[in-house]
Amino acid sequence: MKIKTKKENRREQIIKAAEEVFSKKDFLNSTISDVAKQAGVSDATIYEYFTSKEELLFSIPRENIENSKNILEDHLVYIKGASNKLRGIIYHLLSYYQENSDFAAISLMILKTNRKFMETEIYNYLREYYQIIIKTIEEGIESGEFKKDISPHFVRSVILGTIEFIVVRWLMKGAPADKTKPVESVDALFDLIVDGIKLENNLRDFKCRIILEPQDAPGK
Amino acid sequence: MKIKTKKENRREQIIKAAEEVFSKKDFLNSTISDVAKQAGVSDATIYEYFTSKEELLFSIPRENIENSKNILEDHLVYIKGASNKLRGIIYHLLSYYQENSDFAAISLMILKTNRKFMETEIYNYLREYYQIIIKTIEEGIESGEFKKDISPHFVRSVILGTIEFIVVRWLMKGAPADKTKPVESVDALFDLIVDGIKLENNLRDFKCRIILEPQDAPGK
Amino acid sequence: MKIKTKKENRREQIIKAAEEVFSKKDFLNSTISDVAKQAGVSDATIYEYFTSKEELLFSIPRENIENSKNILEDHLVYIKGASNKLRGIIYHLLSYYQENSDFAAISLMILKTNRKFMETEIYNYLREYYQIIIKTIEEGIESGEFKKDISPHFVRSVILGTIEFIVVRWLMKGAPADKTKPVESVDALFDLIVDGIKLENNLRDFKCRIILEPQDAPGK
Amino acid sequence: MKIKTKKENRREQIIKAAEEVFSKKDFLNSTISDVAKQAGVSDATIYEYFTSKEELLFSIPRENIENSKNILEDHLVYIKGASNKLRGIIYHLLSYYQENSDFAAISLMILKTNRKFMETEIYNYLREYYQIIIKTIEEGIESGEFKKDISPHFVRSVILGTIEFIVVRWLMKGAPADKTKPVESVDALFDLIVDGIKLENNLRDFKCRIILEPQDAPGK
DNA sequence: AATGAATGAGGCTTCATTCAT
DNA sequence: CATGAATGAAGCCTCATTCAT
Repeated sequence: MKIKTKKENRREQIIKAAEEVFSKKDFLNSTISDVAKQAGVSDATIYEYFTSKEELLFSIPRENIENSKNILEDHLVYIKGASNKLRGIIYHLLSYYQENSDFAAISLMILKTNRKFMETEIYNYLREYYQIIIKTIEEGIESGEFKKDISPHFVRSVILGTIEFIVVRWLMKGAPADKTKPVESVDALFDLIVDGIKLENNLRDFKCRIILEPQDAPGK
Repeated sequence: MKIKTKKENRREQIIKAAEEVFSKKDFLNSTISDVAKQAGVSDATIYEYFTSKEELLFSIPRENIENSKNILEDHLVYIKGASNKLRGIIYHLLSYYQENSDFAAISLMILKTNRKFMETEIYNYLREYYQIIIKTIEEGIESGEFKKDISPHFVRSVILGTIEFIVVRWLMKGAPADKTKPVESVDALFDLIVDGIKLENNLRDFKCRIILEPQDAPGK
Repeated sequence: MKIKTKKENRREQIIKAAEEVFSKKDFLNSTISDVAKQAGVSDATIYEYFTSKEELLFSIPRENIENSKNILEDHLVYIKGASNKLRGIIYHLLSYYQENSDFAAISLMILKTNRKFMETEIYNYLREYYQIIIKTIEEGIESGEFKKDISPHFVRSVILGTIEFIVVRWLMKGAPADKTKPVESVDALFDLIVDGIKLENNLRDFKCRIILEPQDAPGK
Repeated sequence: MKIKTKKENRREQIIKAAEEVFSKKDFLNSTISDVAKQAGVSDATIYEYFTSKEELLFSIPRENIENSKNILEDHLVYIKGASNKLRGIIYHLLSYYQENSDFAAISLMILKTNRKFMETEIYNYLREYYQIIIKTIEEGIESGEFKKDISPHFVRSVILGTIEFIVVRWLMKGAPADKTKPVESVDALFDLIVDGIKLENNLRDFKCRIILEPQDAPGK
């Protein structure tokens, strides 16, 4: 592991503080002063490391995304089959947000709707990250696990949309103290994505009618 | 139809202006002056109709929700079967956001993460509105259209999560000018929810094993 | 008694309302709206009767002063002797403030320190009113009841100063609900003004020394 | 003497400016901008030292009260006898207001009728200060200088009421330019308090009649 | 005579940012 | 490196006052 310089440490200390502060209030309701206080430095010091409040905000996700990506890739090599991998991905995303609720709040409640952030290099990095979902679904299509006519891109939207919806709800009411954790939804989501909600339709559609005809008496 | 007083008209005019302004910038980056200018009144006039900037914000969704609810209910009476209704609901939600993109932006990018709004009466009204999804799914379970072991509440999260995800993406890049409209996702979402992504799952899962046992000779 | 026109009644109704409102908050913290609400008229109506908020304020004392003056004069004719009259005056001033605490608040806490009010005709009328104290003291000096070397003007300051101090204290803490009423101070004030606080001063100051010299015998 | 930090100096500079500004207009008619201009700093700077306009107002009296108290105590140790001390107190109060007319204006015309100020710690300190009057009168009663049946608390009201009345009058007309200074009233007030206004009554009540009879001529 | 409706003017307060030390 | 100190710019909100009806 790379040894960090003092400067880098101070930088991360400020980012950490910003993460905590921005996640509690909004971004616009948080002040540089709040962050400085939380970091134990002066307001001015923050400007030694970041040119503006916004740059500080945009600096928060990078490390988290890298971290999340590393963990996920670590796990996926252990898993075989697109379907199994997909469950692993869903589990990881829910779990990472759950365990890093400050990052989740900033990511889902601040950055997600920030147009400037979308033009950032970090945002591209995030998109790249989510390619892993698309890749997995494509893999499943090729292997015959998944239907041919589904759009991997769209399925990714369903997965991310649902996960984000669940996590935001959780954050909005007393997370992380809340008892019902996001991770608990992993199988509900996975099953629905894979199987849908329709009742075993074949059984209904293809009623089995077996007609037994009396056999002629053999000795006829 | 009820005739609106001058005062009500002016009120709606301001709400409309606020809707346009807040949806372009954030709430916090929008100013009362911006809204006043857009509405063609003075700053002070806004305070004749709303006690604070926040109250103005919270006043935006009411009419939209009522409107959306009315339209949806109108349509649903024409549709039979939980599955068909579900598609109608998905279609309507995507379509209403698409046709009212300012409201969509405010609803999904501002109010959704506003804790104070969640304590509002209007928010309760919204939750009530979404009960219709849950009711429909329950109906489908009872009628045998949907599986017994799914959670209607969770399915609602998938539907709303996906829809909101799609709409936010659309809003974030030049909507409503964007060529790919949210509504186009209606069948992808409906099919996925209903059928899942797994290939012909029933045919694989329920292998048919027919055992014919020799009948005892009748004349035994 | 003069019959009041509708207009005059409305005017007085507004003044009464203003008295109540201004006495509760300050003048500057009270709004025309508050007064209008209290009076049961619209804001605009107030401007039909008064050209400005300040004119409304300055209109409050007139009637009170006239009223107070009339009552006092009524009583004084029944009293003989400067000293007795003085006690009557003190009693009346304390009592009038006590019974008209809204007027007291406006008079002592708003108008007293308002430079513009001092240039008002009404203020002159008030000064004139207080001449009665000075007159009474002069009368006492002439009659030999009071010392020759006291300044009537100054004694008036002591009387008014003390009364106003007591009334303001009373107003500042929950008057008129407060149990200790201003009027209860009447004799303490009167006695102090008349007698001072020094113990039996004359008996100590004027020691009597009588020297008798023996007379020469006449028949010497 | 304690060396003041830069910050303390700046604080005092602002308080001084506020004292000058608030004493000229009212509190509510004075603006933070006025104070800032007078202090030679920006509006925002004031908020680095005081959390609100009101806190700034309430910060004005503290130093003055401390100062006034110190001076008075300094002098009182040189004076013997309750009566003499009382005169010293009256002299000092008149004199301190006279020499610090801005403070006098704020104290007597703004704070005196401010209910919130009455709940302040500083206000309690002020009440404590005025205990010295009560103590002195009690001392006089015990020593036999003053009557037994007077209320020290009430006498304090007469003294403060008169002083405040006189000072306010002085402030209301062109103080401190005015030629008649508050201090000039010291003996009038002292004498009245001590002796009252009644003509030396003993001399009237006990008329001395000395009759000299002509002596018979010795050589008759 | 009364008022509903509108607003210009202005004040308090906040905060990101700068810079000399 | 770090920061204490200062501020320009800006926003929300209030309210006395006006005027057409």
